[in-house]
Order: sequence, then C-alpha cells, then structure tokens
Amino acid sequence: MGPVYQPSDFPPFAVTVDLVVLTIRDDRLCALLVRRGSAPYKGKWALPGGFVHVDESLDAAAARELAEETGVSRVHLEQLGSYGDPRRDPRMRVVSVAYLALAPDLPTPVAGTDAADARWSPVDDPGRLAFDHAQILADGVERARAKLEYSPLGTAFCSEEFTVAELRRVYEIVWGTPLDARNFHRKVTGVTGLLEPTGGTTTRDGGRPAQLYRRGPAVALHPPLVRS
Amino acid sequence: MGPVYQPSDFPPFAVTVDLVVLTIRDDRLCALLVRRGSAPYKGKWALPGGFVHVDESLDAAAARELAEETGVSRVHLEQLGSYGDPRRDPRMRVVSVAYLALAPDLPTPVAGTDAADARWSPVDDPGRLAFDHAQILADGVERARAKLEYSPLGTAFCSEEFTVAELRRVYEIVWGTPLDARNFHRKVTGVTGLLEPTGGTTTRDGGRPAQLYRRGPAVALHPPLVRS
DNA sequence: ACAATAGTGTCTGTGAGACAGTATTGT
DNA sequence: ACAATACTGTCTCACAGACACTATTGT
Repeated sequence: MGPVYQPSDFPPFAVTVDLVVLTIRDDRLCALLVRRGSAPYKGKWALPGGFVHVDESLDAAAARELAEETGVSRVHLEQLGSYGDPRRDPRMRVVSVAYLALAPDLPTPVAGTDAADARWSPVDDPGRLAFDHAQILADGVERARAKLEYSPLGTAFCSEEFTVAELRRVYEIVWGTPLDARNFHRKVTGVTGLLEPTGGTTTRDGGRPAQLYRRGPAVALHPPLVRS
Repeated sequence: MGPVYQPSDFPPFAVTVDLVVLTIRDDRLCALLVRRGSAPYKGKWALPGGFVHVDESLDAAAARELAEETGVSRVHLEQLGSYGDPRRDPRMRVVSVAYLALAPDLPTPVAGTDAADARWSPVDDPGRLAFDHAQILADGVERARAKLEYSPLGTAFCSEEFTVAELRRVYEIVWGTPLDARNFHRKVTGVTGLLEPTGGTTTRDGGRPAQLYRRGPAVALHPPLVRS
C-alpha cells in the first residue's frame, strides 16, 4: 500500500447518523420518529437520521440532523454507539453511528426533507420500526435510564427554569417508578452544584409556591440516585 | 433516490476498528500498541486495528483483529465509541469504531501482518501515538476505570482462578489508589454471584493460604464499589 | 375552611470506612 | 519465633427509606 489513496484498498461503506431524541410528553417518555419517504422501508416509521457529509464530523452530522428535524440546537447530545451488521440495510453496507438527545417538551415536530411525516411515540410502544431502529431505540432508552442515576441529565428534560417536583416527575416517568417526594427533595437540593436557585417561585403546579431552579455546574451525582 | 444502490448517492467512507486492549503487567495498567509498518505514520506506535471486511459485523471485525494481534479470544470485548473527524486520517475519510478489551496478563504480543513490532505500554506513558489514538486510549482507560465500580469486570483482568487479594490488586492498579484489604474482602465476598469458590487454595502470594475463586454469574455490582 | 402542593424534621436500618484482632502458612 | 498474608469482628458515621409535620398558596 502506498501513500496515495487507492479506492481498491478498502471496502466501500456508507456512514449515517441516527438519532434517539427523547422527551417527556403527556407524562410519558417519548421518542421522535419519522415516516420514511423513500425506499427501503418506504412509509415505515424510523429514527431520524441521514448520511454523514464528507467534510463533517460525526458529532456535527448528528447536530445538523437534530436541528433539521426539531429546529432546536441547545439540547444534550451524546454518542450512543455504532451499528454495523452487514445486512442491516438491504441496499448496501451501511454503518450507523447512533446519538442520544434529551430535550424538554418540544413543539410538534417538523417534517424534514426526507420525512413524509413525524411524531412523538411513547418508547414502550413504538410500533414496528425500520432497519434495526427498535434495538437502537431500546439501547438509547436504557442509556438514558442509567444516566439519570449518576449524572445531572434529568435536568435536560426540563425547561430553563424548573421546580424540584418537575425534576422528580422526570425521574418517575423515565424510570417508571414512584419516588418519595420528600426524600427526593432532600437529596437533590443537597447535591452541591446540581441546582441553582433563581430566586423566583411558581404556582404552576398548584398549592404552595415552589422555588425555581436552573441547572448548576455539577457534571456528576455523588453519591448517585439509585433505582430501587 | 430509487431502490437500486447508486454509488453517487453517498460519500465514500472507509470503516476501521481500533482496539484498546488493556492488561495488568508488572503492577501497571498497560495497553497493547503496535508499530505501524506502512504509511501514514509509518514507524509510529498506534492501537491495533484494521479495516472492517465487507461481510463482517463490527463486533466480528474487532474479535478478528484481537485474535490476530494477541492470539486470544476468550476475553471481554465491548464497543467503546466511534471516531470520525474528517481529518483524523490524512489519506481519506475514515471512521473508526473503537473497542475495549480487558485481558489477564498475556504472553509478549505477536507481531501481526501490518505491524512491524508490538509491545505493552503503560497507559499513563504511552508516548506519542498515531492518528487520534491517544484520545481513544484515554477514553478506553476511563471507561475501564468507571466500569470497575458497578460491573464485575475487574475479574476480566484475572486468570481463570484468582484470590480476593489478586482482584484487589487489579482495582488498586486500575484506579491508582490503595484500598483497605479487609473492607474489600468483606465487600466482594458479600456480593451474591460475583465470586464462586473453587474449593482450592493457593499460597502463591505468600502467607496464609487464600481461597481460590472463579467469576460468578453476576453482571452488575449492587451496590457499587466506589472510588474515594 | 379546605384542598393541594412545598418543604422540614425525625427515626431506623444498612452499609462504608477505619482499625483491632485471630488464623494459617513459609522460613 | 517471626514475618507475611488471609480472614473476621467491631465501632462509628453517613445516608437511604419511611413517614409525621408545618408552610403557603388558590378556591
């Protein structure tokens, strides 16, 4: 092999990014799905995504696709894993790099260029998805559930200012288990750097006014919140 | 886009796997490095790896490369992440899927077909590596350190039968902190399914004979061992 | 007044960290 | 006997889980 690029030196691959975009809607954990407008799996629901451009990093491709599908860019985005079974795409050899995005409740999704339609689907009943997207979605949900334990990412599902109760509902919905409101309050307000009081209060949840917080600088939860 | 594969529809990528193979050698956490036998970075040290074959899954490619470089196949192997900066390989656009392997102390590595030489290098002093392999190595080491907390993967560094003290040395070396031998013993022997007594004993560490154990069926540590 | 939610206090059990002490080998 | 390592026991403190209680709003 010489220093000059020879196409015959390597097998041809296509590389795509696929997005598991999670949000909380109507008290359920939901993922963004798009209906495919072209073959293969035309008309079937799938995760949003697309080809990585030639001069674009994987992270940039994921951010671009996310902006195209949702119109938002200030959400948490992290790489989930890569999926490269030789037969996962009937057309040709495609390796997909999956990303996980966590977003607060967003407006009804915008249909992108390749998508005939788009919707938020509860993650526990996504229907039959194209390609291996059911597996990717399941992996993304499990990653999100695990990350809530030891990272401050629960706040990624909340809007800019939020109450402790709203953060607790995030945990309850993502984990599917009720949590003791009083112990949860004591726990999260005790972790330094997790929540910063804004000084304001709100009564949007009814009852006594609740303190408003924004995300703090903490990047990890020590000790973690544990699923029981 | 029609149902027929059109090469012009997508940019051309090469896909490789790169391996972070960790072991414990001479009381240090070491990674397997190979000297590159061809351009680019010819003569420089790099992580072992190579192109994914056309009819091969990513996992299979990683396992094949691992077997080619080390001759072993019964080690823990998991996907670490993908690296796809447009300029990470000067020849062309390459996306590398990195894998993490944890192995017990292995014989001196075998030089593979593409590698002029191979060695075990301490992870905290790997020298200058080709491509973005220093970053991949650092990510793999951090993953391994984190996984010891909540998974039984410390045993992956031990041979088939091992003592509690040997497992403790693994933790101390990977984390770089001394642990209390008595509390560690109480902790790991208390986790159900982590260790299975073989019935045998050994005096290879000197002093009173120690119980020998093999890996148990546990897949998680609840509650986790925490780095202090 | 009452419902509803926010937030605090108190008790209890579990487990981590620190460290004393006993057991079983080789030399 | 002594060194070296394996293993057990005990104490204390921190924290999770359970739940009683007070605080502040809207209706």
